[in-house]
Amino acid sequence: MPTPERTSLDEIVSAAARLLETGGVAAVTMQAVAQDVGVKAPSLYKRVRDRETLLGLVGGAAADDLTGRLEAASGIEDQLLVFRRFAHERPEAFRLLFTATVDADRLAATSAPVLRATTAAVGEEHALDAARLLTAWATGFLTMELAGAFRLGGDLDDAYAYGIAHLVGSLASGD
Amino acid sequence: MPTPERTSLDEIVSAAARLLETGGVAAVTMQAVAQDVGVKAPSLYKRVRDRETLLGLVGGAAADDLTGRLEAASGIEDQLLVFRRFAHERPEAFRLLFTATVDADRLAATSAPVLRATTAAVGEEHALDAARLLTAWATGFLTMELAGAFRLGGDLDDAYAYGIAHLVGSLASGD
DNA sequence: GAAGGATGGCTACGAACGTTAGCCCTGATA
DNA sequence: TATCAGGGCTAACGTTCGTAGCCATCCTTC
Repeated sequence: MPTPERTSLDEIVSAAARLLETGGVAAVTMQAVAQDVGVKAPSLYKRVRDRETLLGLVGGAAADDLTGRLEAASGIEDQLLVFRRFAHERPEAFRLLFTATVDADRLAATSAPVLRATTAAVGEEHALDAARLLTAWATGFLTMELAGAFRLGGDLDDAYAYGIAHLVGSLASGD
Repeated sequence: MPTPERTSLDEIVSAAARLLETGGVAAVTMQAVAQDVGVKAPSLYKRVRDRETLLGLVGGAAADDLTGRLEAASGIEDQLLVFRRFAHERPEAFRLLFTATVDADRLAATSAPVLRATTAAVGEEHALDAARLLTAWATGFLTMELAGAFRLGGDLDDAYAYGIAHLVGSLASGD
């Protein structure tokens, strides 16, 4: 290649992810990303179509991160706890999963470990229903928790544990 | 008062809500809102601090809308169906509820009818837990549905009904 | 009926951002 | 050694949010 490359797509996505968590989605401007990787803003367009695409790539990387964590977890309860830890550690990336246009395959890969766990728990026939029940609940809980929408008191750790116990219990005993 | 008022705060919020649903949050620009109410953009700042505040007001109005619908519903299942209908009819407003900084009181009012229903169903002691379980699940389901995150097949109406049946059933029989 | 002040609307402007156009320079290749 | 592909840069445009400051109006007060 010609001119020595001063950065890479990976570096750009990493910088964007860093900016995302430190200052929210509004902080990931093309200029800020460019500066972080030691380049001027227009040069980013040699690697990324536009900002929206970049945010989608950041979301994709976050999905990969989450997938890895879920695969390392053992059992449904552990996966649900891991999911919440991910949302707490990377709240902006969590939001991005349901906001940005992230690659369908990478997002689908995230559900694989969950489906494995629910298959083991309730059998193949109801695995998808169970997985959707669990992920929908956890996603909603975390969305609301991160948005500060739980204002009626009570410990949120307990509330999450209550939900896990209730849902997993109902799966075990359920149709 | 002095110069005749050419618009009002209500009109501004309504215009913003209209723009929101037709073009997403990106479409509600100060200029577009101003044009819709027959005024120049800077005049909006006589009534609204800034765009973020305006979005918060739109979210507040959406919360009021949702509260009214929930209060008109009878029973938990009906409330959950009403919630989903709201999300389908006003998807962008639904997202705004957990995105914008909407007035705490107006958001809290939304949970009142839900708490009433869960209190009737499981008693006062577990009403809050039950309400959180239901709203978290529904919120997550709709967040994912609107984001197109359910890609593994199956009818979503059925999936939602399955979740309702499962959750309400587990509440009825549950601790 | 006339003076005055509070206030909503307007024009003009500044700062920040995303994005495109077009040039230049580098370095692998023929 | 000549070529040329390609990454980086400067310059620029259009859009957006938000502010400054002026003008016009109309209610109040004398």
